Amino acid sequence: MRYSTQRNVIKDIVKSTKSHPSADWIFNKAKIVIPNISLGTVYRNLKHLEKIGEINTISDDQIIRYDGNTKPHHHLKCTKCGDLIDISNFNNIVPKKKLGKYKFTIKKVNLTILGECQKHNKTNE
Amino acid sequence: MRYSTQRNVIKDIVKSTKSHPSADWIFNKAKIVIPNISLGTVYRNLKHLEKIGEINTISDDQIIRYDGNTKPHHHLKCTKCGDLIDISNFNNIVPKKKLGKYKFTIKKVNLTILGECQKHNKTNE
DNA sequence: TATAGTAATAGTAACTATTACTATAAAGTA
DNA sequence: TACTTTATAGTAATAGTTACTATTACTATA
Repeated sequence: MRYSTQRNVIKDIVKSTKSHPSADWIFNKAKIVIPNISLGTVYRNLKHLEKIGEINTISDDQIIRYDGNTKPHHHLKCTKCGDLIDISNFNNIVPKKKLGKYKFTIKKVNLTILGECQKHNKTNE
Repeated sequence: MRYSTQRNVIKDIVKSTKSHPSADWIFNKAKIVIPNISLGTVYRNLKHLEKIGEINTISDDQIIRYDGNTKPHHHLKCTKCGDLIDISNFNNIVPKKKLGKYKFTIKKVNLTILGECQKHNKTNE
């Protein structure tokens, strides 16, 4: 893969946020640095970056979100505001013995816990 | 909610398969029974059926898939053929104590284990 | 440091899944 | 049966993503 300024900018943007942004959000951030960058370039490079393991994608929604955190982790997803919150220390949650009968080779575990984040706690009831 | 033949057919289709079909797949099956059924009708009713808890939706892909199995369960997803396989007996996998600091109210747990299903086992190596 | 070869880009068009809109048809009720 | 209202068919619109193509810009080599 050949060097490109665009890819570097895109990578830096994804790596510098915990907001699990969409391609469009990244596109708009990138335009501040490279005003005439193309949306196609953003999509293409996000795909490349994912392929080489620099970033991850999250698809538990209609749109693809990108995650610069490549350490194994899972997510809390607030059903009220849509926020995605990283959670770690949830490794080895899958009881592999129970999976024996499926003869399935595990590559990755995606865990998303849906619910309401603390912003929506009703403390005055 | 008023009765409609279309909704009943759609519900039966989703309930009668374990293939976690897309709206389009359901649409094509429904056309066999009701040739002039509209795709919009399929989407609308799938949404209704989800709202009243008759079916569930799965969004770990770019397209929405529908699941007639309303018992709590999780999925194995084959990255080679795309198959989704139901797994049960994986309740209470989330160590709730560890979640304390997030002050998060859990509503649902989505677990998808990615890997390769038995179809792709290389037995002759 | 020129040059040649090739990968990457910008800009635009195409594609696909889903939703919105509207006139018509069917369900439920008196 | 007539009336009210919800559901439908058919079509148009929307949004996210991918494909296409002429041009640009890396990078290895001479």
